Amino acid sequence: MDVKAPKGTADILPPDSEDWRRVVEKGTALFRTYGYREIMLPVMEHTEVFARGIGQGTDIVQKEMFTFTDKGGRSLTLRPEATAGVARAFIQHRLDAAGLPVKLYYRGPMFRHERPQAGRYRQFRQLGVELIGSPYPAADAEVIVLCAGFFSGLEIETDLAINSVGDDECRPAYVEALRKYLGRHEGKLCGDCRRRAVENPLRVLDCKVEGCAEVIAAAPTIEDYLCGPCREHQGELEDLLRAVSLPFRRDGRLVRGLDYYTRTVFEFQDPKLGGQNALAAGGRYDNLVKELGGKPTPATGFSIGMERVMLAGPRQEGRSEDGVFVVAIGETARGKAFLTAQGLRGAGIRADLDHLRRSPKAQMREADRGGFAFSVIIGEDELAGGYYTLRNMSAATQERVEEAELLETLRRRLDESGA
RNA sequence: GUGGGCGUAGCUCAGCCGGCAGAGCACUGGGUUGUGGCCCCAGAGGUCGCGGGUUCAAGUCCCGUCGCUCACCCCA
Repeated sequence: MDVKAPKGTADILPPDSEDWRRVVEKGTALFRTYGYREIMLPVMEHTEVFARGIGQGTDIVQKEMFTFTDKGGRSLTLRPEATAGVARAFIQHRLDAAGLPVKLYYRGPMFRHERPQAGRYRQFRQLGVELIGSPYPAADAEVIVLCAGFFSGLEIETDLAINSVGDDECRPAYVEALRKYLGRHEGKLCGDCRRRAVENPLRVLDCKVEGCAEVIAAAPTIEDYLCGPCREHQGELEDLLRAVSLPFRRDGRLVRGLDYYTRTVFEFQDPKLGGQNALAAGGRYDNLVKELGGKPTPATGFSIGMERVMLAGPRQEGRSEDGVFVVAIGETARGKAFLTAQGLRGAGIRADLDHLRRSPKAQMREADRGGFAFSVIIGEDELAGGYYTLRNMSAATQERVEEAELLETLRRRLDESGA
């Protein structure tokens, strides 16, 4: 029995899980203010969904998927990303029937079989949105601005890079030109890039090998090949971003590892992170829904890598003290302490008590460590007199509270200390 | 898939040229008949990753192996 989590997976334990929860809740609350609603998807799909959606030639499909055969002989795959699954659900449930656009957000684990390293895991969590049904630049602008809002809300500084990868009209001509260019400079390319130059020339653009970088610097860029409509789309998007004063950098070499992107692609990068610097990425995918068998439906969206966000150090509000720890002194007080804690919990106040029958000192220590604002002390005297001793932990002051008034007094005191 | 670094207490790590397995933090109890944080005392906690070899003797040296980690590739 191996008592370790599988390679590339991790447990997120308290108190870290509390930080995660806050970030996720803040993000999803923001998504809702933009009109997005949650879609909850299976973590696995028929392999076909990803093979056709993401693209047969991509690294993800060729070597990074957790694929298995179920007992019925079907090939299933743990989702390496969510967009293909969203598109599948959109088609299956005819989500367009209620009118477009459809605005959805999702969260949850994704799986890719890669060698783990900082900011890269085999199971990782994403938070993302999809805006399905609009072909217009304002849709791209909305998701980009939304994503920027997510980061600014956490006080994470990011660089925004955008590009257009063209569409069916203009991309083929560019790819052809690039292939020819790379062919002429084959001698200077690394082995991988020589292969890529033939199979998937766009991928050469983000190669970091020195010799390749030199070739890439002088390579034709997509910009020069964009067709009129794509150029116009890009221009309008940039105007909108400028109109809301969102700084961006146009990066003609920004390409994505998924085939479904058309026109707009973008990436939010953390300049302080090393190799794995993309905190979030997305773009337009006007062909995906059609590719999976639905009606041609334009769409745009992004996905945020939660592990990387946590690595980037989102600002966390300090943990404030709250709630009450009920201290029972002596055998006979325990029953009363249990009832008291239950009463407080029922009233919506965080309350806890000792479960190990420990000394008063140990109980006070637990109250301290647990970050409680108050402790309620019940001993022989209190039992006999029908009152509680209420202790303000940070002020180290105590007061006598009549039994019937505990809840009211506590509410008032918590209110005072919370403000 | 390729290359580097590291595996000793729950965590972070020390352990020299081979000679009784340690510290800090955390945890438990006590110093205070019923009171936390600071301090003091005590305690509990170990397959030194695993397997083999060398040696009177291995955490330490050698070989193998597994794991973790970082980088490349790729990507969130």
